Amino acid sequence: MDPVRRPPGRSPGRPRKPVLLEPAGLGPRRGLHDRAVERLRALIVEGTLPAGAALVETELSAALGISRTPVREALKLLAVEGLVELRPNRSPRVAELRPDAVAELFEAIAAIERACAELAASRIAPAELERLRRYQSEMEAHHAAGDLAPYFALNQRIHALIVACAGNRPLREAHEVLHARAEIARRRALDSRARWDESVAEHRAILAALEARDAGSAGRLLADHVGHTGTALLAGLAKPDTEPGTEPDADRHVEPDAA
Amino acid sequence: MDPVRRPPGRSPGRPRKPVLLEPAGLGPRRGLHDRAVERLRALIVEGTLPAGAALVETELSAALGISRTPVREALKLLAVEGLVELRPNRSPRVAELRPDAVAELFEAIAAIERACAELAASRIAPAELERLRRYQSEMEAHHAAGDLAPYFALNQRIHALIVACAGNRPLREAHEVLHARAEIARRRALDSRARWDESVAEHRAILAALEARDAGSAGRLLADHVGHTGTALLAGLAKPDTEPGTEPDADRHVEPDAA
DNA sequence: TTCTGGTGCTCTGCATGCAATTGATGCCAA
DNA sequence: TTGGCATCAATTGCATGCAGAGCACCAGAA
Repeated sequence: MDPVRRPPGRSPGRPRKPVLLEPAGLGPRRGLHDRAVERLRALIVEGTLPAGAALVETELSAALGISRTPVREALKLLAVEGLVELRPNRSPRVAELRPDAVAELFEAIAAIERACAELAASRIAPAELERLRRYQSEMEAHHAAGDLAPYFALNQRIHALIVACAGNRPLREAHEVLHARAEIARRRALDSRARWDESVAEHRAILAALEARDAGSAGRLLADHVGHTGTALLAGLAKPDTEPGTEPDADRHVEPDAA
Repeated sequence: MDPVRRPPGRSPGRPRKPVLLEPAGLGPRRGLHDRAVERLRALIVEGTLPAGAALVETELSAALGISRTPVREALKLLAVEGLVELRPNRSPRVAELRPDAVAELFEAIAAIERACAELAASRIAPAELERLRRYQSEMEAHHAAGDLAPYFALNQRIHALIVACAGNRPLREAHEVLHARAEIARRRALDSRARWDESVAEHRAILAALEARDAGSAGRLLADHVGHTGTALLAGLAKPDTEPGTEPDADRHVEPDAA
């Protein structure tokens, strides 16, 4: 019948009974909706909730052991992050990540990180530079040892630290919002080790530019690095479920001229 | 009984009785929470809900004529936009816009618009360029006539159009999120006409760069333009409403957001 | 007077009930 | 068989009830 509308993960992927509880109250006593956001985000990023899966409020609330209200709030917040698509009076779905969306995503991340690197070049403190150096050497160690997971963890840490060192909150928040989707793309890529050597070298160059406080170079190098990562990921993207019949360039919202 | 919980600012600022209804269902039948977001955003931007004002759910729901549930959702969404500060188990407040936050804000907007201009330089369609030209000439006409309001409307339209022409959804959304706060800053500035001539000239140069499809120049010019606007605004910022009773210098909140 | 512990009230956060909308299914007619 | 229509079940969206957290005020002691 209609392959498009069927949630790709219906039978195996939906959280039917497998109780997906959340860790109890740790840290600064946040509300249930906050923890629900975190949990759902993790489930989406790690693929337990596959792209296109229907997110039925009652099912999620049952699975998380909470009521519908915090689930609703969490879904709205995840929609802002672009992880969930809301449709009026219909079950929200886990957002699809089409190749062109991935391209835009990394384009945007590159733009933001470039700006952050430029700002960081003049604002970064010696202690933070030292921390970057430490991360870099640790990362290279993991690279040499072939340990993929810790390598990626440090990679992310480095990028996040550079963004933080820009000292610009709106940019940092924008970056964080895009992060989850980028992580999804990375996990879907076939060969995560692709471009590994190159990437480490680029990181070294970026660090050097920051040490030299060369804003232009730091920004350019970081933007190129992110861009390369994006295209590499794009090339290695495992097709989740190619859905025909969707227009590829629908997100150029140029408003219909009212003047 | 209100004196205690009153917003740090004013007595007459709170939406007590003045019925703040929303226009009925027009267009694509959106939910109440969605309309509540719009209405509250407008109220905050226009200053009816002043910075620091307590946003009590029951009061807002009564004023808007809806129940607490959609109001709660709306407040969470506005918190994402940075217009509202949420505090656990306490009334949310309209976020303050401190000078350093305004500086960061325009820094971020400049970064995003620069990237968008660079992308737009190669992607903008002739029809869109034509539309930009028309906006520019209309804007100049309003400038010549001294009509401030339509001038600003067209100004925003131009910026939005350039961002749209970049064809990058994440960047466009990030830009939209920052827009409301920038608008608040603009409204609080003392002399909105400051830098008027200069601004128009800069717009002309940006348009020329886009017509020449010169990405570097377009990006640089637009970023500088936004930066100049930011510093001009910053210089002309009216102090929100410093009242004698509250701490006048307690805003040294340089948050330690090192990761 | 000033500090400390108690007390009450308000407001948030979560749960749940109810109506409206939507997509689907089955029946009837052409 | 196929197209159209009415009915039905599922699910969202909104309203409301209820318990707990937090703050102010107040009383009492040092």
